[in-house]
Amino acid sequence: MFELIQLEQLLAIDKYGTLSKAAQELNLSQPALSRSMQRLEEELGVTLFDRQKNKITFNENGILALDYAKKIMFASKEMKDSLQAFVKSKSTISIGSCAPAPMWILTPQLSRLFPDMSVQSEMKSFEELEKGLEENNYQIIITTKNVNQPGMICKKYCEENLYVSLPPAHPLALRKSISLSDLDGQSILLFSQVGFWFDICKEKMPNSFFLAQDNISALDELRKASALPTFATNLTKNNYEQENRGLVPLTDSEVHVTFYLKYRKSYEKQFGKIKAFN
Amino acid sequence: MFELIQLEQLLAIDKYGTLSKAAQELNLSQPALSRSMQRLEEELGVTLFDRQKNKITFNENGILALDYAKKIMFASKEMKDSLQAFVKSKSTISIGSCAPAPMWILTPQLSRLFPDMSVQSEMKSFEELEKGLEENNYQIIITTKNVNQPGMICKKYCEENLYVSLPPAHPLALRKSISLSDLDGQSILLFSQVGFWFDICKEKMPNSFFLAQDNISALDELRKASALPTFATNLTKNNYEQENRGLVPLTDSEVHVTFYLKYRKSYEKQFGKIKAFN
DNA sequence: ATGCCTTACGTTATACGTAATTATT
DNA sequence: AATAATTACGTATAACGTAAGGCAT
Repeated sequence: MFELIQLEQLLAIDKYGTLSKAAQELNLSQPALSRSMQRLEEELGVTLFDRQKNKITFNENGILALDYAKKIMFASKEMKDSLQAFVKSKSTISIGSCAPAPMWILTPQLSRLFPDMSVQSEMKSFEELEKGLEENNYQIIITTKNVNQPGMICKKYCEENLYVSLPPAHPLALRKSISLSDLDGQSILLFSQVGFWFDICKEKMPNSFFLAQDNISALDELRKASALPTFATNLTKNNYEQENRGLVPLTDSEVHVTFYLKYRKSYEKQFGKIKAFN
Repeated sequence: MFELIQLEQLLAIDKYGTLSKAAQELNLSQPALSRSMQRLEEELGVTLFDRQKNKITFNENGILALDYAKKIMFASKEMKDSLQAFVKSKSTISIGSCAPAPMWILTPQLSRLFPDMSVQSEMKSFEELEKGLEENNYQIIITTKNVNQPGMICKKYCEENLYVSLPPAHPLALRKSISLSDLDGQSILLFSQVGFWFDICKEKMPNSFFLAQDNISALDELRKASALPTFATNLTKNNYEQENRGLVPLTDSEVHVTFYLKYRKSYEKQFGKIKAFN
């Protein structure tokens, strides 16, 4: 049987036009490449080139061979890549989440539970999360939908409540509680990667303008420097009080949510260890 | 990149179960095979086997790799086979014919015109001939249909007239001419590979019984030894008279046919040289 | 005790590079 | 003169076989 390296050489000759150039690119002497192609032809039992004295061109067979060679080389690279991806996927836990806060809690928790696995996480829409779980692109998803499904575990993970952070001078700063509609129309500062929260904000405050910042430390600076209302959550520690801001609870039921972990039953042995957060 | 021989070895290990057995079948020492698989794993960057002290089995990756290896090996063999078939097809002229006699004339004619080509011929139905010409399985077909078609050349090749060969004692032996229907009901001796002629015989002599012989020399013997009517044609030399048989011309228009050669216009340069036979 | 796999080591075979040759531009 | 391919020849590297060792059935 011929060898893959010879097919690679064949493709290089096509790519670079001459034996000399191809040999150079392949880090091979030109006579070595010449002989390698002679061996390939011998092995295939077929000529691949038209040989003039100082010129070599693909003949009809060679052109046909190039097509086959491309396919075989592609399949070979695919084999290598797929195997490596397969191994990597076995040592990686992929999380998909609908919101950032529970993801920030779960990620380090998993790293502690499975020290030799790498943990990868991303935020997606509810539909994409379910699809990703189905297709095994996520091993765990964090969702607000508590649905029992055959073959899946769905268990409560944590609750999140939102607050509004207001500077003392703000007209609403002294209220015991407010609803999102009270803020409608005002410019509001928020983190851009808030997942499904953003949909709720747009729905409840259709007249507000949202200043979305995707850098979390830049957001901190903006909060300190501005008088703009912004959100806080029970799930992340904060020092808003030190910043001379007050937290006012929100009354809307939509901003008091329960997050659920969802994963395949076959992972229960591993992921059963994950403890609920609050 | 890994090499095809390593994939072949991988498949052999799967096939024969142990390194030792596989090595033996591959005409290789067992340590050499062991190291070759270690190199394959190293090259892929992935383990393929579970290794106990004196036992080696495919792991999850290895099982996956086997699938890829099968595909790649298949594609490689396909490459080799297809290239060889392609070369062979270029040095072979395939003829398809609806009847034997013109084929027997054309075949040696082509061999003389193209001494370094091999000539292959077979008989098929009209439909299969057209299909084969379309799909380039035949370079030339011999047919009775004279149809002009774009991209195709269709030219007269020869005419064939059938005669009935009868022993002198036969009731019809003295007739100047007869029609096929005169013979209907009689047992008739004929060559089995007569192509479309057989369809005509069955149609014109529905009550006859046909003694089909597929060996042409055996047929000659039968003709000499029996008193059965049989057919003769203007296209092949015969010695029926010496055999004490007479030839009576047939009147049916169906047994006076013109054969046409049909081939792609692109072959006109080569096949234009073919001369009509009569 | 036999079968099976790995490691170690010396050897060989195969593919390599250099140099020489020929031809084309 | 420069570029390009093949052939010839000595060399080097990579894969091989043999031998040795360990483990399991």
